[in-house]
Amino acid sequence: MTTRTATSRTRLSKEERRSQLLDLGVRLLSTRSLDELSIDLLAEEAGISRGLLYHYFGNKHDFHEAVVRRAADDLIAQTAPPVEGEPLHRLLVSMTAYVDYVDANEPGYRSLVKAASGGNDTLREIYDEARAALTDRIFREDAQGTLISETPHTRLLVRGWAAMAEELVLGWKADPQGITRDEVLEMLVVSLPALVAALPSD
Amino acid sequence: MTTRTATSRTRLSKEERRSQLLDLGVRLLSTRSLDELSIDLLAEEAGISRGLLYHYFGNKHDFHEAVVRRAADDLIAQTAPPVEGEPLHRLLVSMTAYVDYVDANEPGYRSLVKAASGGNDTLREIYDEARAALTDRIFREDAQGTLISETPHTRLLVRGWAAMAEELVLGWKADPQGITRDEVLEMLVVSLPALVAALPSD
DNA sequence: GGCGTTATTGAAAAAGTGTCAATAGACTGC
DNA sequence: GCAGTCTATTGACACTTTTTCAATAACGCC
Repeated sequence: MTTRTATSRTRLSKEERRSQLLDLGVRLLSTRSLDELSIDLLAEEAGISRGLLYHYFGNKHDFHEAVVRRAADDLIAQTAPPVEGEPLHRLLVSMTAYVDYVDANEPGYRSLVKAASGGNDTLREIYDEARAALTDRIFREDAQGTLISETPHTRLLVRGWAAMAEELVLGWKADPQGITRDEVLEMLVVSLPALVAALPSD
Repeated sequence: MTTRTATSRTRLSKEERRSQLLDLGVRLLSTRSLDELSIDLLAEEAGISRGLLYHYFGNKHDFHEAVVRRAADDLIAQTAPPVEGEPLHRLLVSMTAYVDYVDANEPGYRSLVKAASGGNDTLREIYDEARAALTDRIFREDAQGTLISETPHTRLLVRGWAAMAEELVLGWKADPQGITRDEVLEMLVVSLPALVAALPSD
């Protein structure tokens, strides 16, 4: 219970307050949907007046957008360090970072996925950026050559594979059924080459 | 224009009215998202008072839930006819029905997906049922045997594959990039066996 | 053609969103 | 310590949307 005394204002710096509100937003989103995340609720949970939220974020929409952006930035920051080496190994490193991030941040990540896929184009775009941080390197050239050549077909396929990865990891977290982290990782890493190899006209 | 004369009530049976409102709800979903589907709008479009909606559905949330359920039932009905024959062929028939359904109902289907993945647990559950209707038959026994044996690993994998299928078809609809319907279909049908074959411990 | 049932309405309360002038913490210099 | 300044914060108000409910009027039945 963090109920402030009825007659006292806590004055924070702009960055602190903004950060606090965004963090709280991400946290609250893991237990409810985006449109259940009302200004009223957030203000009460944060122990501030509704008016203050409008001081920091123009309106509810902007606030939602900022929350999603915060969650996406977290994901990008923690999963997209530059990787070198052989393509399949790079894929493994990427996926390891991804699985471990979801493992450690499940509620926040769920919030992000939920808000992004349920939201408007702006929200989805923000999330796509985060996904791209994970998948783009798959196409990126390096000394060893690429894992996959870039064509409309492979682009679409990799998008599909990314969606599958998301579902696999979240499904696994929700109900592991005795499957280990390493098995999930192997499923992810092995599936991409398998899909590419199965591609019809190539 | 179905504007009723200002001073006349049309009294329908409970089933008729309920059905009319749900159908209208689903239809409106093809031009707007679920959270843009206000009680006001629906009442006006249906030519009834707002109050009547609350007589049939407890509140906005319940109404939305019912609309999503109706849309999901539509999807199930149109894509899950009982199929006989060889497993791979059954898969092809299923996927064809699915792709053609999305092709013909894109906006509505998009709204359904968005509402489900962005919504609360209940909504997500409803949509999961619809997905299961598409994928469960893959495990179902028949004279020819099954395509895939049912284990925790394959269950998870098929879930992932279903997510991939959704992303592939929607991504293709959004921007075909010269890819044909049949190519998408082939990608979908070919990918499942490829994934299963690539499964590590089996 | 009157009668009871109940689908339907309309008005008013409640809840949520957005605005803004007034207030009061926290810091600065003295 | 004290006054003064800056601005984070508030609370009250206007507006929109949701929800409630007593009153009303179609329709089926006898």
